[in-house]
Amino acid sequence: MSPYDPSAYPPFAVTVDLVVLTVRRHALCALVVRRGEPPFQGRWALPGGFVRADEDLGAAAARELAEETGLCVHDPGDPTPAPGAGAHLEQLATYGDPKRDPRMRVVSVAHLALAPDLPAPRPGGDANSVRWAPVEELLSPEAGFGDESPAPLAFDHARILADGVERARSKIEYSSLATAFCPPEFTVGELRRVYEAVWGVALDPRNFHRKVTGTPGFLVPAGGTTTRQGGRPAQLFRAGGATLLNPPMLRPEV
Amino acid sequence: MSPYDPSAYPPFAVTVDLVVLTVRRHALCALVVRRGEPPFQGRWALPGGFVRADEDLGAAAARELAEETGLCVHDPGDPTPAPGAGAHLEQLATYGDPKRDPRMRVVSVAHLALAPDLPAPRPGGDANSVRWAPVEELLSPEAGFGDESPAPLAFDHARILADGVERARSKIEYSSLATAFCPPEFTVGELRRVYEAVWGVALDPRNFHRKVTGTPGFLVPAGGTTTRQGGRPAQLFRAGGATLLNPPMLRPEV
DNA sequence: CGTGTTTATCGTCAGGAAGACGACTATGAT
DNA sequence: ATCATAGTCGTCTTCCTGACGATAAACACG
Repeated sequence: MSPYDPSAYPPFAVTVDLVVLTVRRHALCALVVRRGEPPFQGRWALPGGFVRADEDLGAAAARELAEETGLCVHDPGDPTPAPGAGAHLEQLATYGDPKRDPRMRVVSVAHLALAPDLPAPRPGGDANSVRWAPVEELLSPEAGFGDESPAPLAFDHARILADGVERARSKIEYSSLATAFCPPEFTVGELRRVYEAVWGVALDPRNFHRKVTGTPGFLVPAGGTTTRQGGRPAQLFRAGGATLLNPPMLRPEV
Repeated sequence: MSPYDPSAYPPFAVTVDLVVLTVRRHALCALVVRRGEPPFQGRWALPGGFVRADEDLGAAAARELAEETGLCVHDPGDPTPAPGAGAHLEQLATYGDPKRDPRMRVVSVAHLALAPDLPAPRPGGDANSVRWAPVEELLSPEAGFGDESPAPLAFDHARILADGVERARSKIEYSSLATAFCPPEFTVGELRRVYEAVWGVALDPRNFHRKVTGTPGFLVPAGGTTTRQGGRPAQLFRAGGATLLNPPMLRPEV
């Protein structure tokens, strides 16, 4: 059997889909777009699109992210902090069920992006067809509360979103990725609220403060200035160079 | 912008590549096949092949694995332990650099398989064109010791293999996946040697024993009988139902 | 049959990390 | 002035881990 016979292989369409997560008003939210054409017309879906003929997968995902949100990607290996709004982008998983798109065989390479809360809702695209929606609402098992229960996401995007959320939840445990949800300078309390929103739990502010300030390389003081968000002014920090946290943050169980 | 225009999309070839790992003689080994045709003729490569027109990605990977090794896949959600040789299979990552295959645009969905040491080297395929090679040897940075330094793997397979090895190394930390390298019944010492081979470290037998027997759901005694592999007979265990280890195994650092 | 070797298993002890929670500080709101 | 809100520093107890001593059960020798 020749595993690479160029003359006889079934053709596929390859797309990238994006799970773009942010934290808004204490809730983990995902970016969704409204479909304007069948199938699933009028339903919400994850942003995405075809990979171009001469484009790498990561480049396609970064392009779609920029088109949809105006965010530019923070290269993890790049030590220079991008001046504008930057996001973390990584490959999530690939979905290729033969029936996942009723029209043709589409293999979608899903990517996960983590972004700070954006002041401008959405630079590109037409309004009201793209929005941030709480993931809890998007993934609610059908019959929600009230009659405002939204239709489930198009295609297999609910599963992709669930996988992305789970990846984010586990990855902030052992990496410094939670800082990707924060602006360039942030307080310990803001970082704690990120963990609380992503995990859906309440954390002890005192133990959290001890933990993150005691983990080497996680946070570096930024000018030592303060800001206000309510009570006493807090120190400002910047993300440190460490990407892997040792020891990891512990997600409270049960 | 219509993200799903069926009439205009560039066609891709989609393949699955397999990183099949096992532990043989205290070393982590990967399955490699010798290429019989250009490009990279005569070089070693990861097993793989085209995804068929009506086949899911996971099914294609399982098919390739069975063709190459005779192993059948252990479904993680399936509580019934398969009678024959079973392996763990999971998606690893997808590689789609436009230049990764010089002939055409190929997107490869790599999968990671973990298997116990096989008594029969390889049921299918012709001999001497497929073998288990220590990953250390496959990934050695070129100029190895002696003049036996092997040519690097074909395509971008060295990177795929490195990613798979790293995935395995980190995943046995917090999951019970190390048991996938063991036969259905095994001793604590055998499990410890798996960790030592995958991580490339030496572990304290007493602390390891305390740890794994104290982690709920990791191991269940299998008939309580014993076996011999050297000294005093050891208790036989079977993999418990737990998939996530809490607390996790700690990989010694540095 | 003793002795040494190998592997398995149990115990002990010190150091560190984490959860629970008290106390104090610095702002703004009333 | 008082209260509410957040941030920050400590303490205490408990659990986990790493280091390592000790014992147990097999086998290979002489």
